Amino acid sequence: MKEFYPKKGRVILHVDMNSFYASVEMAYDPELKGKPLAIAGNVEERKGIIITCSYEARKFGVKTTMPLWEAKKLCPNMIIKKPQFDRYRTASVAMFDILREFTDLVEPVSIDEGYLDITESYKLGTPLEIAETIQKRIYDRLDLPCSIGIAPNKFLAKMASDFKKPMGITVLRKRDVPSVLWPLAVEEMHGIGKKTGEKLRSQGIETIKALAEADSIQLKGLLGINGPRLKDRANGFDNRHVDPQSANEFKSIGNSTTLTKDTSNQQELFLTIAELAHKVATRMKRKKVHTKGISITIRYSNRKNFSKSKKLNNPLKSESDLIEVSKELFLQGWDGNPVRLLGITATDLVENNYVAKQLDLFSFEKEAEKEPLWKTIEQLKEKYGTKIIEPASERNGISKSDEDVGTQTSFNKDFLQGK
DNA sequence: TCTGGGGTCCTAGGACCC
DNA sequence: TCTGGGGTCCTAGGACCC
Repeated sequence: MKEFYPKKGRVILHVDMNSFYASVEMAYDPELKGKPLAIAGNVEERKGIIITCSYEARKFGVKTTMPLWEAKKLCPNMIIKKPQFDRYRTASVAMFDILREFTDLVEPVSIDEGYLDITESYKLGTPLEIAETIQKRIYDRLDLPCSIGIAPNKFLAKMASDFKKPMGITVLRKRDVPSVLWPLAVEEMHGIGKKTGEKLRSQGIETIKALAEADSIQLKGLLGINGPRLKDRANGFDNRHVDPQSANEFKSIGNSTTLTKDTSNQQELFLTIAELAHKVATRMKRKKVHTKGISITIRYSNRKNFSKSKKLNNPLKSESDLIEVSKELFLQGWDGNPVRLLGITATDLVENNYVAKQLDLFSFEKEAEKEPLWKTIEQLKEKYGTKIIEPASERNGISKSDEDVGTQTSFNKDFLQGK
């Protein structure tokens, strides 16, 4: 392995919008400012969980993913609003537009956060000045608060942006790692969740410092290749680049839904499958992709998940085909018990024009033996509903945004693509 | 009458091939 | 007459993130 880390130090910013959905609602309706506010899904039904809440609500102990009834108990006067995704998407697009005024090297990682590589932007000012300008501009133009981390790499920038909220700016240099990061509990680290935290603690590794000093071989045995990687991060190393294209490279498209009530009624379940397949097929069409793999997820009353998946020989894209395969997989995987949640995911996406190219190579030639060329092309168009010749560059120009972006968490890359 | 929905990446075991 | 070892693909499941 040659030179692994860049010789020249980089300057990376991580911009993190503060309680994004709640802040957007406050920007729309200033009356809400300073009040405990929560955005919650399906207020009446059991899907009612807190998606985001304002800092005023957090003071009462209200947290993301908390069931609504529990949050209401903690904070009876809290204002509860349903999410309005169009607003959040619009705000997000405007926010990323502002970021791109400083550099092209902007990588959105979710609807409300992104990385910037400002290494080459020194003409605009010092990193701190740039961060201050960004924060002020987003606040002045959009009335939205954000926190910014400044560091030599993505990991440290991400950790840094978490330190001061709302409207904070934090510089985290490599040399600050021992004093600032190391005293923290391992669970504070980005990339370490509950399970990994438990595993580490079982080995006596309780702080980021202990992780930084742990034995690589031991960590590999405990956590797989993630072990040594986490150790690197704990030492302040991270060589991932800021990639502006990554938001365009989606690998799967899926929709799932928690049923209003657990059921074993096959009719009802098939109806839900059809609805989900419709959503997935619609999104696939918009993105101009076929799929070579389908996966269905079943969650039972005990919240245990099961999945059944399948690779396809021939790429598929129509709603009816999707329904067909999904039902088949469902029947193979379903044990007859009441179902809580159903999901369908297209897992191996291929661009439509790639499918056309494949046809070019295989079936195309066979058919061409019998038919004049022009007619064959027309038939293929009719049969597959796709352009036979389409420039490869088409793919990234996908324009429409989705109506069905999920929640806070659901970051749907669609809307970033050229809107 | 607890715990949504959208993703990504990783792992383990079996099939199959050379 | 008892059988290695490497690689890839597929499926199922899990951890994590927002």
